[in-house]
Amino acid sequence: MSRPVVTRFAPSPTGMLHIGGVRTALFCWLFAKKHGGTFILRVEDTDLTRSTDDNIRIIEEGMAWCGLLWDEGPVVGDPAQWVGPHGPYRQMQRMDSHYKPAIQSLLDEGKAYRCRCTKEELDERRAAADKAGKIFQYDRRCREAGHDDTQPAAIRLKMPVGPEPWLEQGDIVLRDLIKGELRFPATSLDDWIIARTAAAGEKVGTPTYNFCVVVDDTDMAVSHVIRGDDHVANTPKQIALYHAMGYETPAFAHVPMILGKDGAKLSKRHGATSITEYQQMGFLPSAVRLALARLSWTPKIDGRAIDTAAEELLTDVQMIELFDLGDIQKSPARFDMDKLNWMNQKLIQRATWQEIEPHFRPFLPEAWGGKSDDWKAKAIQCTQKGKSLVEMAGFLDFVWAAPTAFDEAAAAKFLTGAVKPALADLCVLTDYSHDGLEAGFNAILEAHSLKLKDLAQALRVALCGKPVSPPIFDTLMLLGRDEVVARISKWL
RNA sequence: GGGGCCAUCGUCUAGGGGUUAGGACACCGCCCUUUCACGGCGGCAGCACGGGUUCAAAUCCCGUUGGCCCUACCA
Repeated sequence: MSRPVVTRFAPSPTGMLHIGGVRTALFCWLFAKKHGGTFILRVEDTDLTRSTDDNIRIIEEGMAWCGLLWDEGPVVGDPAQWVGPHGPYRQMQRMDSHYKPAIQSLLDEGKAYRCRCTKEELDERRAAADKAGKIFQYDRRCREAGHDDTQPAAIRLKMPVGPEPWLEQGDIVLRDLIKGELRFPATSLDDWIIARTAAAGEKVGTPTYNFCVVVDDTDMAVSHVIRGDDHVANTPKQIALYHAMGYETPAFAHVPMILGKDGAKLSKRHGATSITEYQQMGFLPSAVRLALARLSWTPKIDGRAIDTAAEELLTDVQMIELFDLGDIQKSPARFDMDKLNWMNQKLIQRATWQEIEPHFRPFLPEAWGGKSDDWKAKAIQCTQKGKSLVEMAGFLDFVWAAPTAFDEAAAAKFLTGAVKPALADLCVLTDYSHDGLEAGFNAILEAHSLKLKDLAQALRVALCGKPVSPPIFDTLMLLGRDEVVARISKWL
């Protein structure tokens, strides 16, 4: 129990980075940070047919974008390199160095055996059992057969068939940090395959997922296995393997799944599922972290659950401080886009323009780069009412090009003969500071007996083509005098 | 089919024998306002069902129903 805290996120690079995975990674990260521990990224790429380097890169970049930086793991974009003392961190690179020796010693110690039953035979027996309404379990017929390595064989682990000191009343007990105590009768598990049938010429085939996980988690000194709920059923198998190999078992915490709006497992048909899509939709990484963390997790402040809107908006520092696996829900949660939007908006409001700028930039035209800091600060300030970076960028569309189309109804309503003389007067103004504009406006309004509202709306239509824009003085400042005069002139 | 997990407003949740069942998002209304927004105030809305136990059940027990996960020589 005094082991240093080490957590790991171990995705398979078989597609995009799913936000469910990101949330699991986030919990691992929060837990590690909270306890001053280590967070590892390990790539489980043993599924040769689906794993690709591109997918590995997508995972690495998604994690990095989300701010979930790993202390140990691969170096982004360079398969040959890694950071940390337990590498490599891609499973395919650990085959000969780690898995095969481990399997061999299990074989040597008589804790695993060669099974010559073929997949086809097994499928047949399974189908027959199904048909007869029976539960299929491998009958261990090769267990004592003493097959040598002269013929192709898969390798199975000998699961306990009698009493073992680590069983509790015949059960494999999993004391899950989230789910509580879970019991699995040892007899309900059969001798599972730890290595596939070897190709011709090989003595040991490729190891299976459940085997690699245990070897790697032990080798990498993982103290807390925090992973998705879908792995609960694998855990008793893995616990048996820990004991067979003489390893200390880590602590386990299985986090609930994320479901879609309709309660089905979150999938593409519910909308965006990959982290990259959330990036493209204009969410701040901090908002994604918050929304994901708050799904299934209710932070407690001094033992009291957070209780106000203000308390909902936790910073990373607060999340790390407050994080406790015991405060995670057991039941699955439905993903709520509305809440993400709200959090995004609030975090955008709270951020300084410098904090927003690097995330905002990708949504803006190149001309943005040529603007001064003062101008950028003003522009961002004018858009901080937006719900997303995309929406914010939309608020600035009027800056980059003069309108090509005008809202005719609005033009008819606001660009009246009565205001046009005032517009002409406006072209004379040269002081584009806030105070200068205010003074200039007041004089013009008085001279023409107009209300600010009348002039502001007319100006919006003339300048932006529609009656919607940032506060009118800000709109003028962002455009600059030359552009304002040019755009007004068309209406005089 | 078998095994496991779960069940409080539409959603995320607090509460875990006696509460007017609390909060947040969404939604609705009002106010503010130079547009759109922001903001402020208020409102609507919930213990899946059926049996127990108890003076008392959202809370404990059993059952039902429903949902999710697992049930591969995938991960």
